[in-house]
Parts: sequence; C-alpha cells; structure tokens
Amino acid sequence: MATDLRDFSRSLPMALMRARERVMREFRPLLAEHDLSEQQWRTLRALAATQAPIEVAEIAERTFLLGPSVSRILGNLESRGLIERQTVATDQRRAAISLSAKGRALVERIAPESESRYADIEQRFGTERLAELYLLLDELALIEETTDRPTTRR
Amino acid sequence: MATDLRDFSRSLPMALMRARERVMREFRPLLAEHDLSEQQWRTLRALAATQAPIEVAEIAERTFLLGPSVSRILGNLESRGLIERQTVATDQRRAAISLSAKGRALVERIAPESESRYADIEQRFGTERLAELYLLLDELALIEETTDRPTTRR
DNA sequence: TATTGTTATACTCTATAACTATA
DNA sequence: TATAGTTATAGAGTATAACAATA
Repeated sequence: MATDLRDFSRSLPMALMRARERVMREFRPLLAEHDLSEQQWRTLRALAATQAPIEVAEIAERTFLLGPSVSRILGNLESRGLIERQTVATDQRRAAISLSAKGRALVERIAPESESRYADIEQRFGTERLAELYLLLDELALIEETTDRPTTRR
Repeated sequence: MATDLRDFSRSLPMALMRARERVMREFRPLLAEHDLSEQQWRTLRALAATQAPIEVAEIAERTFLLGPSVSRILGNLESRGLIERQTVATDQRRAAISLSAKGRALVERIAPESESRYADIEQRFGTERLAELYLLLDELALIEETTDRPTTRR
C-alpha cells in the first residue's frame, strides 16, 4: 500500500510560489519599463540597502543568486553605468561594489512606484495579516536543518 | 526628496523566496536522485492529483508553467515512458495526458520520502502555524487585480 | 478565422568546473 | 595551497512569435 502524496494544493513550495507569482505580477511591468530583470533589481536593491560597498560573494548571499550569476549581472549593470567597482586595497582579489550616482538615481526613480504598488497589496491584504505573514515566513526560513539524512537508502 | 524603499528584508517577494528556498532545500536532493527537475516534478504531481487525463493547457495552468515549457517537459517525460498521450476523439487538436503505469510507480516510490520530509518540516515549524501560513498564502494569492494601472506615466 | 499544441528564437538563470590573479 | 572572482559550458526555464493541424 503506497503512501499518498498530499493534495497538490497543500504543497508548501507551490503555495509559496503561487503567492510570490501573485505579488510579482504587480511588480514585473514596472521593472520591465526600466529594462530590469528580477535578479538585476534584487542586486540593485541589495546595494541600495547598504551604506558601505559590499563584495561580490556578499551580494550573492543577500540576493540568493550564485556567484557566476552575480558576476554576469554586475557586468551588465556596470556596462549601463549603474554600479561601480573598487578593488580592495588590502586584498587585490576582492572587489567592493556600490551603486553609482546613476544607479542610485534609478533606484530612487523606481522606488515611489514600487512602494505605491506595495501599499496597494498591503491595503488589500491587510496590514496586520501581512505582518503575521512576514513573521511566519521568517520563521519558516529559519527552521533548522534535519540532522544527517542519507541521500540514498541502503 | 525621494521615497525610500522598504528595507530589503521587508520585500515580500524576497521573504517568500527565502522561505521557498528553505523548503526546497529539503526536497531537491530527493528529486535529483530521480533525475527530476522541480518543474518536471510539478507536472508529475499535477497528473498524479487527477483521476481523469488532462490537457496541456490545463497542466500549464495548474503547474504555473508556460505552454512551451509544458510541451518540452511532456516530451521529456514521454521519452522516459512516464506519461501517455491520447488524442481527444471529439477534437483532434487536443491531447489528453495521463501518467503511465511507470510514471505512477515513480510517483509512488518518491511519495513516502517526500511525505516524510514534509512531516519533518511540519513538526519543526508547528502544525497550527503551518495551517495559518497556508491560509495567509492562499489569501494573498487571491487578492484582486489593481484596476487599470497605467504602464507609463505621462 | 479562431484555437490547441508544437516549434523556433533569444535571453536569462542555474549549476558546476576550470581558470586567473592574488594571498 | 587556498581564496575571490571571472569565464566557460551545459542544461533548462521564460517569454513571445510563428506555425501546423484542426475546429
């Protein structure tokens, strides 16, 4: 007798994806207007959120992107004059990345519209429920690793 | 004076993605063992969840994939003997897709391990909180479209 | 003419490995 | 030898358009 799978609608990854898709549907057209992919925007935001320049590996971690992806994205953003690199004096391998004036201006141009759409969502969904949702999502993201699960049965 | 963006940690898409990444980290190795991408697994699950065969467009809708992606995925799954196609008698354009015996067997082989990992997450996160999370995610996915937002300011 | 599904195309991201240049 | 970042490569998904077969 086989174990049944939960119903498809009770798949946690699917539920998370559906919700994310719904939210992104509000933001994608705005990003498209500025020729930005989601990942490029995540990178710009990560840079906008920090005072001090940050290194490539740090960007990868904060944006949930892989090193090579960040590398390519930075190449693109640099060619558009949106970011700047500075080699770290004490370690020539490292690069300190920051928004250029143009990049900061772009983020600031997008911000009001982005915030307005976010406010729409918050208003329709409810401020309290949104706060509760953030709480649950943060806690879910922080649950601990299962200790040592074998990759194959033997 | 520019509008500031919310802090990066209060980006709803990011919070949803972080949570989803955390959950998928539990399931990806299992899928990899069976040479299945997330999207292929979504497709198999959608098929496993239904009694009657379903059409390509229906699969696309239920799995949140695009038509061309589903087309390619079905081609792959068919070449592995996991699904079957039957042309709909009343409309030769349509194809009715279903799991083959082999496909059903694969889903049933994966199901116990998948359920076990899900149970781990539920146990660590809390049954009640998980139920609350589903409720909020479902509601978020269903908030209504903003009526008519212009794509460019003029 | 409209619709279902496939094919074509261009782009992007994922994932891993190999490589360069530092350290 | 190890590390930071880039480049190379293969594979897959996204998105849109064009297309064939059928309605």
